[in-house]
Amino acid sequence: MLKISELAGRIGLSAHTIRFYEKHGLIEASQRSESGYRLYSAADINRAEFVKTARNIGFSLEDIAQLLSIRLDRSSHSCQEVTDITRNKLHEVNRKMAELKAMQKVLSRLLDNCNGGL
Amino acid sequence: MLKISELAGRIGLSAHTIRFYEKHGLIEASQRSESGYRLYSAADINRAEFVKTARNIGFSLEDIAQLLSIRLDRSSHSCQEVTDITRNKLHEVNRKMAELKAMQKVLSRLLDNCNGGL
DNA sequence: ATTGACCTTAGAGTTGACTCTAAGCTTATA
DNA sequence: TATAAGCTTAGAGTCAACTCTAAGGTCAAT
Repeated sequence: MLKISELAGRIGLSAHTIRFYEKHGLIEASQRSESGYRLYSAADINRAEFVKTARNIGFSLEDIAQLLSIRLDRSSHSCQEVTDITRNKLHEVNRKMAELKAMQKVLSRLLDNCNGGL
Repeated sequence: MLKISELAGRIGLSAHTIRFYEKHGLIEASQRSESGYRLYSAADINRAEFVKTARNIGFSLEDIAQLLSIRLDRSSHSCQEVTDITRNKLHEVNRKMAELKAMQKVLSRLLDNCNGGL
């Protein structure tokens, strides 16, 4: 079990941010020490890493909360609902992928021009 | 030449946002009508589209300003400088690409589970 | 036993990126 | 010619996502 700043160091967020995410229902410490310190399990770490990745990609906290609720509590969602939300997000991901590829091209060309230009 | 709301419609931003980007040095109208209306050329449109794509990808306005200054005014940057900045951004793009792929996998699995689970 | 590095909470403050408002000028349409 | 839709500026307001502060409790090491 990790304490908050250990988790923070591990996934590259500040302890402040982790508490902030907790307040918004994204991350939880499945245990507390006797003195009230947050203690994070392996599953908690996974979840935190998922949140970090999704944030990096550009999903909002609200988006992430929705995805987590599907991931962790599928039984309370109809299959249709899961499919709609997920397909939607998958579309966003694919669109972003295309834009990243376009940007890769632009950046590579800049780099080549310069290296070749010398 | 397009007026501001025509440009806005074309690239999917509001006229407000375009003026906001102009204030921050990202987009410019290369001409004004007699009455002072902004008029955008093909090159201006390209530039605006680049800004839009870069924003969608998640670059900050500051990042974008830097990239634009390289794209449009390479002579005032040393090749080393261009290379450093660009390689840096290319790394970011590649990292994001990897994260998007990971997310694709998670989402696809969610989707499959649900479709298969019925 | 005290120092320093950690942890707790509640809540205030900051930043980036819009988003809107007000007051007034321009242009196309009825 | 008047009415509406669209343009101008300066500046205020909003929102998401942090980021920090204060006041105090905990814990390991000197």
